[in-house]
Amino acid sequence: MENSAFLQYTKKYIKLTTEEEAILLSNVVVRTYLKDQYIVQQGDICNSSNFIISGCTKTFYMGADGQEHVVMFSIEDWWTSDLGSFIAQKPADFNVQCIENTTVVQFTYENLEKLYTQIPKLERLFRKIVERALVASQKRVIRNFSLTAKERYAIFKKTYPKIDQRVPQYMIASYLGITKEFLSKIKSQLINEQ
Amino acid sequence: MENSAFLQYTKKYIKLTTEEEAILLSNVVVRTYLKDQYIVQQGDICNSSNFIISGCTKTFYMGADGQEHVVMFSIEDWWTSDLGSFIAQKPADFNVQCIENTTVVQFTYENLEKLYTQIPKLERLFRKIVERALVASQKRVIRNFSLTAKERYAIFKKTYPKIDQRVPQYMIASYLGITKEFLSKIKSQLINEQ
DNA sequence: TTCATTTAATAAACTACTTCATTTTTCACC
DNA sequence: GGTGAAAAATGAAGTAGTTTATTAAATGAA
Repeated sequence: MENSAFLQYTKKYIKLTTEEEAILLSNVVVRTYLKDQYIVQQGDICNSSNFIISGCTKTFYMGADGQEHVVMFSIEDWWTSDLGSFIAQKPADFNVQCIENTTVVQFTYENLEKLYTQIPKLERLFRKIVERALVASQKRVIRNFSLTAKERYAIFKKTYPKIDQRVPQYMIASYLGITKEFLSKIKSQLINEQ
Repeated sequence: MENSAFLQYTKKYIKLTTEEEAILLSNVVVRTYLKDQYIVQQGDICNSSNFIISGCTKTFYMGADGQEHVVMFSIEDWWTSDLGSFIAQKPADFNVQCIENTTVVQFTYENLEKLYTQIPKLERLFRKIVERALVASQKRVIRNFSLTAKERYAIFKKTYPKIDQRVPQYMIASYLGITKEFLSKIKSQLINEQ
């Protein structure tokens, strides 16, 4: 069952009874998006929080300069959404687009709010998830300040050993905050150093 | 009472009964640190989450280069801690140091864990707080990528209209991810432009 | 297979920002 | 009010990363 990866994941944080699991699952949808489809579109109110079962998405936004800025990639066992839009129910700043066919466990805003009251333990689950995400985001801020692009690229490859082959290079450059040309230069430097 | 600012703050997110408020307050300490004292020290296990009643702190870490990197400033009505250290109870990456005499409402890890079970509503409170912090952190990542130092400085001044006069300029430069010399240059540019 | 389109590589000129060295200002403390 | 130390300003030279332009390689549809 496609849901099982998700239930497995929740067990890392909280214990649910069989009944609670049933309630939880009856309030989510398993949904598959095709490559290039959008889960969230900039300007729309983001109505879903998505746990990825399989596939890969990129979260990006259009800068004032008309440039696409990749904020994050999400793969199996990660979450994706425009959290700012989702929690405040305001227009999204970001787009979430699939770069592979992608299957998600999807929570709508209404269902999740309802679930919080039906299963208060879920507050804990999501608190912990968000805490971890915050720590990761803070680390990213720091890395961007104190490391060179070359060092950040090395960390990126360690952190996402597989994404590298799944995602075009110009998107990785955007995620790293550099131009595709400069990433290309870094790669050739790394090859020459060996 | 010093606690009142804190109770006021909680009301923005959850409603507590008088009894719950009492339990909450009996599990926190109001504590005052002097200017230059540390609330958290790099390498120690961060044992507190702190709500600031008055004063100002900086969160920073020492880079491999021996340079001090300011991660954030915290003022009245904000939180400060090393969240990564606090939630995992692992050695802290960051220092939190007071740059003014600072009074905080302090939660220890043990008390907060206990409180979560006694007053499950608090899960919701902290979930929401962390959600907002995550959104802010994500925005910061983006700004660092898509804006120049001059633009970031302008936003900084809007976001923290008062901090500017409370915090030395070299710390602001560090927060912005630039050198103090370059911030100085930006300021003189801004003056000449008018 | 071929053609068109997207992606990646390379290189030269340019810019935002750093580094280092010096001078000036601010401010705490006697 | 004067002194010394820390903070801010200024300027010249250097570097990480960008921009623009061109070519090469990979991908995918017909």
